[in-house]
Amino acid sequence: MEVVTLKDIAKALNLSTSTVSRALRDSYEINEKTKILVAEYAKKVNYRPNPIALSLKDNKSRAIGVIVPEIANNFFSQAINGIEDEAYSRGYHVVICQSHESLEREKENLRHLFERRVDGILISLSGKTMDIEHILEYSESNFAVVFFDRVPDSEGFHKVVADNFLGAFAATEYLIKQGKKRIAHITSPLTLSITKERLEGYKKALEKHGIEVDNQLIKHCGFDPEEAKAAVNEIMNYQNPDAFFTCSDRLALHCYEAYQNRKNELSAETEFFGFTNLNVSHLFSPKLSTVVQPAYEMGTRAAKILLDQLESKRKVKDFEKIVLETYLKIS
Amino acid sequence: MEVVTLKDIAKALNLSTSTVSRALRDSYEINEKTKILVAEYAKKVNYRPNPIALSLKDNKSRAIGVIVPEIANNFFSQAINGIEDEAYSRGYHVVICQSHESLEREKENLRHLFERRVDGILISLSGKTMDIEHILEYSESNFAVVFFDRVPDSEGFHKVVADNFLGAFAATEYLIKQGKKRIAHITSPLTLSITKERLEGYKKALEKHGIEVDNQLIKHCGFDPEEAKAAVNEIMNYQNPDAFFTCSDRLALHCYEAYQNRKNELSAETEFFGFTNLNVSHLFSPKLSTVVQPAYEMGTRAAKILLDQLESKRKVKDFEKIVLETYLKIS
DNA sequence: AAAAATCCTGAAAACGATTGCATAAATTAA
DNA sequence: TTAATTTATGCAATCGTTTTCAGGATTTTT
Repeated sequence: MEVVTLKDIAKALNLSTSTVSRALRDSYEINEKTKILVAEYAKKVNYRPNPIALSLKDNKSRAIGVIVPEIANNFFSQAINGIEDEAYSRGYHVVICQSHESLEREKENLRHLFERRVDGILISLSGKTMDIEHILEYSESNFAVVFFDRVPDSEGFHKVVADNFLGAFAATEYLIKQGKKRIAHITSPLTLSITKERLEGYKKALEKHGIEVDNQLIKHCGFDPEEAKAAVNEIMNYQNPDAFFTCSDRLALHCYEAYQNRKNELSAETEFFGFTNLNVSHLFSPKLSTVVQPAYEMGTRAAKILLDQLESKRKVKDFEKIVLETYLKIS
Repeated sequence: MEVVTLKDIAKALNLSTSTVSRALRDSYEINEKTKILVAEYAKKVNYRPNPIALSLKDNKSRAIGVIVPEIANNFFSQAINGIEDEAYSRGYHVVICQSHESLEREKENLRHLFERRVDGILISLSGKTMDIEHILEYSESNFAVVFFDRVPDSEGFHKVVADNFLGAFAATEYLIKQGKKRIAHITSPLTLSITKERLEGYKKALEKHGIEVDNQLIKHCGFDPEEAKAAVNEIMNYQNPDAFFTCSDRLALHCYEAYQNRKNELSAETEFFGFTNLNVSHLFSPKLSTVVQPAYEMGTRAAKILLDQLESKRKVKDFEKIVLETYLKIS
């Protein structure tokens, strides 16, 4: 498979590169016969415009960046599937970076993507990201940014999120309807938008059913397995709950593990509910029910907004916030 | 963050772009004072060479492509982590594509990456890929290819694989030492290199311990959950085995699910062994032990070979085949 | 003091594509 | 027949870099 350029075609057909270029893009200035001649030859030699030359010409890379905490996590890998499907179908490349829940890495990712001249990025913030100064810095220079899942409070950005409030509310209410009264809630750091919304959903459900919120049953922790374990232990030392509702993919699994290890100290009826997209949760025992986010759709929607913005002439002024429904996967 | 070009610097300092370019790359031809002047100014305005211009210039994109069956699979997402770490640290971008176990998609991925002018690719073949005609087509035009995990039989390529034979041998032997005598083996289609090697390991272990190979206990199937279920059912209808040894990440999980559903029909001692990198296998019940591949290392090694080849002057003539050790994760 | 060597810098071409402008050739109008 | 118009094509600049070549200025050698 040899790489053919416009110049090669021009030389072969004894035309100028400009004529060939125009013929291929069906310009009105070119004779019909010439067009056919060129088109046939181009097809024969399998000509493809060099995307790098085009990028240089119009100062667009036709590539977008994605920054996620980690891809070895079903929620994010499903979201990436969505992003890639949308992007590839529209002729864009996708460059994936992982922040590994570190602000430093997130900054490096941003710099890297910016220097590589991606046209825009999709980002789900790291667990350590408190503000978005480092992103604002870039978003000025017509570098489009769309947030998904873990979004900042700030106005002035496109965002695609799950209905974290309702998801947490539904899960909590489900547990209550199962007769649970002491529902522990272990969740991610309060810096994350998702944390607050889910906590609200949890509290609202308790409130609706006349159960008092017990702050001792609520723990925040990071993504270190030890922290999760400690949180479960603390809660169990305080009082054995009859249900756990834990959030955030990775964290929920760490908690589940600690819970599984101490399951024998709990009543057989104790239930465990997560907020994850783990695609094998139904194979777990003791059972693990989860709130599932429409990860794939979140990916396509976020990518669509970004690409629409990149391809629109005028600057976007009103920012969309799309909220997608979650559903419960009861095991 | 404004984008600055060489020309901007040249204009600001009243020099020519060539002088600026040379100064920045510390050419011996440039006066020390000029160099310092340029370097300081470049730093001040945060100059970064435009990678797209460089790509055009030296006909390299400094991007590599990766084609895997799917990323929502721990083995591949870990391998990708390795690939990205190696590639980013050497200034390369990584473009990930998924074949979704389809030959058609694999071809599309190839075409896409080739047209996008990646400098080379890392590929793990789809479950439907019987030959590599479609890859040969490209590999001629100095488009480097390195295979990993699922590699073709053909000579003349760099390959990085796990020691599938030994991994399967060790798992089977472990089961035998646990007293199992009727070990079922459900595995991927024989078109895949990994299938053959693992099957050999399984047979060799039986042989070593004087257990006759029963072909009725061996089933090949694709990646559709129903096929896996059917395979488990067929085997159980034939004769209840006292152990299952199933291969290939996704497939092994499908089998496990079928097995879990019919567990009550089996003796309590029945064991299940998979060949997967699932990072939550220890949370499963009934227990799921697995042969684990060094996925991350496989990624870094494969990427290293590819990048070394891309950066070496002369054409590589002897091709490496790297075989990495697996280990057992007993639950 | 003239010739040779050294040092520093800039102009221009190249990579592959697009596009404004110029122009030759063919056609039509006067 | 000449002028005006249309048609079809090519030239050259552009995007941001690197690099070859050329040459002016300064220093060293004879």
